[in-house]
Amino acid sequence: MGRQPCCDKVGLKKGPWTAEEDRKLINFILANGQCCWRALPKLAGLLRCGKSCRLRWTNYLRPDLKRGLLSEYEEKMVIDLHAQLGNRWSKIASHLPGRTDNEIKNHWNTHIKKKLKKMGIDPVTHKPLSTVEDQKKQEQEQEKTTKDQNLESQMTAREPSYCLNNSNNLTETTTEIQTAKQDDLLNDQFVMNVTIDPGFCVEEVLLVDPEGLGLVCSNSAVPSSSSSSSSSSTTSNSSQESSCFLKDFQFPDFDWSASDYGNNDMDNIMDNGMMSLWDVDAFSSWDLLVNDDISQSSCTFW
DNA sequence: AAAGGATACAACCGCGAAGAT
DNA sequence: GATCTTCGCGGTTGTATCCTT
Repeated sequence: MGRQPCCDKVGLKKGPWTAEEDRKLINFILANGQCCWRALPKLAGLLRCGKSCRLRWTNYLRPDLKRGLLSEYEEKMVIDLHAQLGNRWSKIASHLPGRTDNEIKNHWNTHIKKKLKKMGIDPVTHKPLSTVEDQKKQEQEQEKTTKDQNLESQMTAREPSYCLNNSNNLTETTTEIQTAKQDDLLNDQFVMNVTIDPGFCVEEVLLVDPEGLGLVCSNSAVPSSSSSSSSSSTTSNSSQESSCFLKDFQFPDFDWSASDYGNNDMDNIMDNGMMSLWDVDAFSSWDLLVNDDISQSSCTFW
């Protein structure tokens, strides 16, 4: 029978997203919340598959995302969590507000792995490299002898020699089950043990004060305070949450230096008659998108 | 200045889990 | 319980940018 493709691939666009596509996606989700991803592209007027839309939203457009490099503190947390959880990036990400699994995975592969190796630590086992190498050799040798023994026994006797194999497998399976069972406990324990540093990536990510930029938005869609917002898990986004997230979301700390859509030159923005999401600041851009009417937006520059 | 290699990260792909029918 | 649909995860790839020669 086979699995149905996630979408009708004919005529669908792939590759980098354009500002226009982003705008459509944001507008749609702001207006309707995160409904069925499969249907979303058609409804939003996008030539993308639902999966692509979901990924774009969760990894890049979501308003509660942090941009910029991971702070030292975050990096340490990632390493600690990886030591306990392994490559369960989404679980790791759930402990780091504003960070996505993809971002953490990328950071791990490009930065942390190398760092650990330089420090003589095996990034997989988190043990000293020399020990790990010895262990691997031992394991390989043991595996070889086990295979040889199996082959031998299969050749010589009808009675299969399950003993060695089975006991090995059993041990492994038990460990896996235990690990899985411990997962949830572990999550709780970790939350108990690690307190979120309020001084998150202050150096890398600019905390933008809209007033400091000389920008005033008179729209009331922007929440007056972030007091009610929770900064717990960022990976689970129910449609309920999203449909009302404007009420209580924390505005993101955007990385101003890294604009995706050309420069941030104000003249340019005004000339285009359109502001891309990251162009001015979170408040004004989201304000525009919420209103869905650029010409009527009430942003004033001092 | 140009070419080639290295790096970083956004996006894609395939699979499994969970929920719906 | 079987089948189908949708979503989310983790691994991998593609490409833009940076760095070195």
